[in-house]
Amino acid sequence: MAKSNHVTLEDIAKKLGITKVTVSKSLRDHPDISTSTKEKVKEKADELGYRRNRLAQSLTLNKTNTIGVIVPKISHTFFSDTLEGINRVAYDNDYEIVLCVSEEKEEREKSHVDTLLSMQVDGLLISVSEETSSPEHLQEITNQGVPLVLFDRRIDGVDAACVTVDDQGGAYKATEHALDRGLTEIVHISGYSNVNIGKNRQAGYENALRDHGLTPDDEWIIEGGFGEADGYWGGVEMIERGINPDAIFAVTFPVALGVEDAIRRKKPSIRDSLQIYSFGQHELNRFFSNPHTSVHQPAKKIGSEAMSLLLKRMDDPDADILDVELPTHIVEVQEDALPPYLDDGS
Amino acid sequence: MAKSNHVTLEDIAKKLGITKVTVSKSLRDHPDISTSTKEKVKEKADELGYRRNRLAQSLTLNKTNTIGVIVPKISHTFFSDTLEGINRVAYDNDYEIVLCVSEEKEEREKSHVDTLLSMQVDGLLISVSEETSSPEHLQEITNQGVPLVLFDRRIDGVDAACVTVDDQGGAYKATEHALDRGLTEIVHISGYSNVNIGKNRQAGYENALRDHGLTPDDEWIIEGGFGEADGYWGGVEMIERGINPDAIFAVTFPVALGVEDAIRRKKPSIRDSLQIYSFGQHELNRFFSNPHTSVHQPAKKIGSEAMSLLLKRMDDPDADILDVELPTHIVEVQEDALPPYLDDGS
DNA sequence: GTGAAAGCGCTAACAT
DNA sequence: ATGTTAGCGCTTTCAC
Repeated sequence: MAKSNHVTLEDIAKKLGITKVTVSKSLRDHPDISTSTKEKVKEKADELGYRRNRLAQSLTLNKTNTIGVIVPKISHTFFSDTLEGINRVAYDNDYEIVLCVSEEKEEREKSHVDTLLSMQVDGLLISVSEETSSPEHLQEITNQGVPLVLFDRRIDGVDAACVTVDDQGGAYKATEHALDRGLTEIVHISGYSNVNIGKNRQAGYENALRDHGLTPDDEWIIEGGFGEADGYWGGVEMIERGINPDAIFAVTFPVALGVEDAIRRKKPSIRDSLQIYSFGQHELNRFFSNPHTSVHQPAKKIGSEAMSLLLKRMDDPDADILDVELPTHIVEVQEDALPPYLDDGS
Repeated sequence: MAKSNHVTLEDIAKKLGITKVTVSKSLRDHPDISTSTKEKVKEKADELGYRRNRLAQSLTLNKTNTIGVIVPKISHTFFSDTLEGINRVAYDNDYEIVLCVSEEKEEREKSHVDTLLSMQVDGLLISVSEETSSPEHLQEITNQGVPLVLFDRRIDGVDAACVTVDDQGGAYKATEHALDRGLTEIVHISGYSNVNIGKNRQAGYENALRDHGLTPDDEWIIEGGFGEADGYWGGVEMIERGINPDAIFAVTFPVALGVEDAIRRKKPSIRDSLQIYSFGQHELNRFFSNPHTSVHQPAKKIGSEAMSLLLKRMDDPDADILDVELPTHIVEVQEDALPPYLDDGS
């Protein structure tokens, strides 16, 4: 079991009494080379266990076939679903993914951008952290001539294509859904407004109220981040302030969970008389005792769409590529619904 | 907004009237260089927007600071949690992650191994696909002298360290938990036995039965894969065969979900009289109307442990590194439990 | 159809 | 303290 350390083109060439150029061309099926030598070369390469060094290849070609992906979190369905979408398209197009997680920290996001650029990725896919407030490090990417596509979360001031969902419309629909059912005391647990999803979802909520003759009350909008803990503390705050809604609209699914935890621990009495709405659903919602009504976010689609846009951009850096805004719809749990893995839609 | 295409060491050197070697050393704070030139160099580098080319660096150093990770699925909590653990340790140690997904296909797994090796990753972390039956492509990694650590799922015949959980013990405990509560009619929806988790969990189930004076019945062990759809079809099969258990022990959490779906659709009457046990839990179990009792798998820990082992291996390729088997325990849902994000244990 | 030369951007070893 | 040389493994001209 010899540790056959690194067979190179040169090695093959020597054994065959030819030069590495011929070997290189043979292995890439270059028309220059005769069929017979190609065969010999390939055979020898197999025999020696040759494997090309993509580092060297990338260095000469100035192309790595690699993209960088930065997400705020990884073990949250939305992002892992998105990643799945990204991965699918990347795989089909022979790109590898370098995965980075910002943990919702702007500093980490910046440093990851730097690392990925130094790795010479061919493009970047980023969903910004909830902290991110300045666009410079993102604009820098574009300035370097590296294609960038933002997805789901974005901030202003960056010259890059974005794939988002109709945040405002979705939030509007959710709020309206509640209002239509006579639920008028609707608290919104919101995200930070520096990020689109925070701002737009809140706007959708407020617009729906207004269009139904109600006035949004700042006291009923509790601001926080996009994670479970944020939802929890938002819920605690709501309870401590003595607010008693008949519906809660949470800016993300994790936030909704946090709110539920807060209610279960601090004021379980209101639990059953409260309808939870969340922006973003979860596959397991169908097993819940109090299922949410939610705004469906096509997470995989967001990912695949973002990757597709990026591919276009990488293909033609000057193509002007338009933002994509995917539609959303309201989903209520249906007892008899086909489980997702048996369904082929979406 | 000049597209300052690729400033190199040479560029900085020329502007400063020195050589690129000095520049290189300066930027890496090599003791050779005087403080004054270091400062000048760094200043100039900033000014020109220099960013080192890791491709070139890796090529010369023969080290990429990159590891490859191959998982069967991505949008399943267990794997995204594992990834989170891997990522945490990798980040702390300045390694980047190239992420690949096998989609439970042996072919894809093989091709990813090949790609990652050609990318010159410094190490590999793999959880094998449910299809994987031959160890050659994995042994090949080790033969190439590239450190490899398997996690959660493994197969025999590979010379690599593994991080697993106590599958057999966990399965035993789950089965015993049921037996202790008077549930003796226990169906096992099992995975494939070429992979450790399939084999060992089934063994744990059978041993528990035997130790309690019962004889495992092959009719009550329904074999499939590790995903939701597998669970669904397993459940359907169980129902069609007219089997009527009082508990079901599922080899994975997704499988348990599939079984539940099958029951909900095909025979909802038995739903409430049935206790579901699953190997592997889910954070959202606490919101379920019929919560599972589950074998807790420390997913993040598996990931961080695997990455730590890999680091050791990469540090000293000849260190013989022992497998790690993490303990499991049974968790039942507790109404008043602290939500995980407020907890600081494990 | 095959090969010689040059270079991608970097660093380590060895001068000076 | 700074520079010279050489090379990592590959591919792209451009000769022959």
